[in-house]
Amino acid sequence: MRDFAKLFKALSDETRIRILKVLLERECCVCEVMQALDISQSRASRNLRVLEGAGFIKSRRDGPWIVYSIDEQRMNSYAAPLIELLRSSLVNEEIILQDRERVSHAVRVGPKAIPK
Amino acid sequence: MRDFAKLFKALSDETRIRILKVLLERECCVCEVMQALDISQSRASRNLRVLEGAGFIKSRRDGPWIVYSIDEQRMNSYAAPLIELLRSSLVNEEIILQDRERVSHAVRVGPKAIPK
DNA sequence: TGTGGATATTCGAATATCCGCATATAACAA
DNA sequence: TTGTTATATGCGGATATTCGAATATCCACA
Repeated sequence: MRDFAKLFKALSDETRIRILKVLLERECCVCEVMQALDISQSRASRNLRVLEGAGFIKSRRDGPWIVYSIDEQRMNSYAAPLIELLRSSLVNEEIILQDRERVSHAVRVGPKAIPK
Repeated sequence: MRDFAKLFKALSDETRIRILKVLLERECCVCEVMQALDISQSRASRNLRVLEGAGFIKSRRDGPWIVYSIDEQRMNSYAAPLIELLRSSLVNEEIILQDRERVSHAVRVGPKAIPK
């Protein structure tokens, strides 16, 4: 029950919805999420962790980066349909289109190199 | 986007999940929800309103009572799959079973008549 | 028209969430 | 080691959520 509500709590925040929509496009490190959504490093990192804690995404280290991606495997029978719903949702939402455009140009280079 | 997140926010609370599960059993007035979940009147009323605001349920007056029920009709393409997910979820959860047992004995009699 | 019952709302307190800023940690490079 | 880069996290403030208690509102019915 607690974990069940946790799924919805994770999705109740617009920033996290946007992050998931971006990760449905392709896996990203934190700095790419920053660029895609145009948000701060701590904000990106923390919201990624919430999504990971809820079971939607996983992380792996790749050199100096930590890459986050949708966790198709470990996702349980409750989380999976929610991701599928999200996949087909908000397809014409302006901000989602912007995020998608930006992530397509995002490069794997850290916060220091991103112009503030 | 805002309304989309609102759906998940409405489901991010355990009380509201329980209420929806009860309403999936049968329509209820506020006092029946109180009995089913064993919660206070203001708590029942407030959470019912949140669910109504999100678009999951509707209300109608029936004599002195206001009856809430799942709003199959007005539910949009985002809300409907969520209700379906909920319908098949938490079927063995202890508290949900208790709520279901209690709602089966709940009577349409107001807060004044419910022993505190 | 009044009255009692059912529900809604206001208030205040406790708690939770969200974020930026600054700093800590972890891996890599030289 | 030492420094650099990428990410995580502690802290504090602003805001939001949730609830019980008390009160207001609404309406059926006499």
